[in-house]
Amino acid sequence: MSATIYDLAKEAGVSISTVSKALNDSYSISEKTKKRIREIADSMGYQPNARARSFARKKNGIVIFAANLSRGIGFENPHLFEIVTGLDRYLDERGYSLVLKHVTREDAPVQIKELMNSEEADGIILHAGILSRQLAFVLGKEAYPHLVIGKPDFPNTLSWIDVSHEAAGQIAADYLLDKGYRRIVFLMGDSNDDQISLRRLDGIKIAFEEEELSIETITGICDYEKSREITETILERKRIPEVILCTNNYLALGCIQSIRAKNLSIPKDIALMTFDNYPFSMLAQPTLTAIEVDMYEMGNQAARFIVQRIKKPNLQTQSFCTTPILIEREST
Amino acid sequence: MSATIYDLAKEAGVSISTVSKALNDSYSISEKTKKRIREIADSMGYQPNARARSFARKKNGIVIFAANLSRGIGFENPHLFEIVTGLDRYLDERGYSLVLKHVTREDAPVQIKELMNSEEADGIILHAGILSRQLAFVLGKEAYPHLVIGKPDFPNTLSWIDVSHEAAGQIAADYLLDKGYRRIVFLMGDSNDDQISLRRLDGIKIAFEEEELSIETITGICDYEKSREITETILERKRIPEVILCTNNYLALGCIQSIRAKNLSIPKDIALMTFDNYPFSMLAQPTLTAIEVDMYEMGNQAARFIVQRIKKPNLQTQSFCTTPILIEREST
DNA sequence: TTGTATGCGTTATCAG
DNA sequence: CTGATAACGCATACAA
Repeated sequence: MSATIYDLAKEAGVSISTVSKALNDSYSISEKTKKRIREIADSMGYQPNARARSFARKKNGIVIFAANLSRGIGFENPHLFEIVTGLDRYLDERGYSLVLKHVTREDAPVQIKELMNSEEADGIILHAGILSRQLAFVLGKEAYPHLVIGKPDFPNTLSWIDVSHEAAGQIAADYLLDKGYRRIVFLMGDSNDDQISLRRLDGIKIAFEEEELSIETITGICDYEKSREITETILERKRIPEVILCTNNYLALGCIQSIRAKNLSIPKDIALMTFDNYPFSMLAQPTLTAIEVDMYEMGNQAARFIVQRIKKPNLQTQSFCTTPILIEREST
Repeated sequence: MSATIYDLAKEAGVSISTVSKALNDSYSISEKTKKRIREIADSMGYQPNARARSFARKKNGIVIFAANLSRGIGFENPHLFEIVTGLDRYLDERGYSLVLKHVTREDAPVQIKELMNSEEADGIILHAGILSRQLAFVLGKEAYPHLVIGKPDFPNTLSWIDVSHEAAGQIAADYLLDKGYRRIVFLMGDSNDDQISLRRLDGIKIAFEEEELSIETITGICDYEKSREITETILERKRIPEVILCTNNYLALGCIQSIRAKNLSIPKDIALMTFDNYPFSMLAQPTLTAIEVDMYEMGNQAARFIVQRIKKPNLQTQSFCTTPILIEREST
């Protein structure tokens, strides 16, 4: 059992309130007393009891990260954990703890409401994947510190932070146009599900329209296999495009396979570029030019916001964060 | 502000202790009263205050996962997060919360000791990466519920859980020998750092010795590039091996590149097998036969242990957990 | 079966 | 500058 302030008080010959104030660096305690009490605390290996402290302070220094943490997610979406790492590091440094909570989209409204009412945490960060209008309503009603990671796809009054996929798209397009490429095909997933790609496409279009050009977009390409197939048909055209731009590494891999099968060379016969640097654009043959996003940094930013909100619950943050970076490699 | 048991008591016309007992399903409260109070609680949207509850119960239902969470870890080591996911899901279901804590090996002894003394959590799970003799000493002194994920590489009295890398090695070797392969090369990292591979090698050797065969091991192959280089030299031998067995996907990729460069065919001219199914053994060309480990399941197991320990702090668990699975694909 | 009273370890208020 | 004491919301031993 660890020492309490009662033990310290007895040892120091003062009252517990003096001890408490001394340890919390209150202005009303003399430096001399503070120093003495701190020394005693050290020598007795005193650690304030976190539970009692939380109770008395009405704060526990906990921030929840709520997301759908399904089996395999670590492999499927390491970005998520890069965010978590960024969150955790910032919070740790400031004495906060990050709690992970698995929440599904369906259960979120009820569960999140319970979390807020029980005051289990001082604030909550939510992954946009579990967001619904209903949840937005729950969050909007209370003045509970929150932040959504990912831009909600409906009107709301929530605080959120996101990667600027539009900027990423624009950077990619600008780069390709600068290199002199004109006939470009963009491969992405279902136009209903793949919101991220749509936003990238918005950015791409902006860049193209500036040059009075347009981009060919093929949707419904949601995996490696589909990408191989579509690339095959693309390569059978009389006039093949100059570049294929893929919305992720897996699609790019499909392209590589098909291009190689045709004995074409990248980037001589056709260039290739991808969004995301993960998981193997640096390992592919040839290595792929890619647009990378710093998710760790975004986690950091998010943590910064939530801590701010915990301290000043009334200010609303509706923000936008981005650092897409272009990594030029062999494939363009 | 959420309702308290005082509000419920007033509403129900009973005392707060009756409310408390009713909500905690105490045997000494009549079913009728329980039901009535629960209904009132529901209707008033009562949620017990987590901080007050933790304080009174001297438990807060928090389990800490302490590991070195450095930037990029989500990509470098998604296994880690698969464990975290497994931990979280089990704990969530039982009303516990998982807290992530970034701890370095150097700071671990002090930090972990503080965590224990402050009673910030009811138990702690540690990644073996931050384990040191000093930390083991700290953990050993107190009867604090703990579990190490990963086998400590020194004698100790800790509780731990790990993948049986030996079994994985043996399964891999048995499979290859069964297929009739004899001349096998095992590629792994530095023999000082790469403890996991050494343990796999132990298992491999057991299988080989049963057949009175031996395996060629090449150490110091710690990345893709090294793997390409060494494979090149291997393929220049007069008599090339029948199989190359790699300790991870990246090394396997290096092999593929070199083999392809020589215009050899997998598995006709030379077979290839790898440990780990991640991140691209299913996508490589050809797809790779692999030994996979279920980290999610291990996380689950670990969580089960720690909950057990929290409830009965005196029992010591020194365990060993494994489900390496063979996934046969095109490369063998 | 229910109620009273006390404690949990700390912070905060107010008096000295 | 320091100390006595209330308060935090809940759980629980003990009394009724």
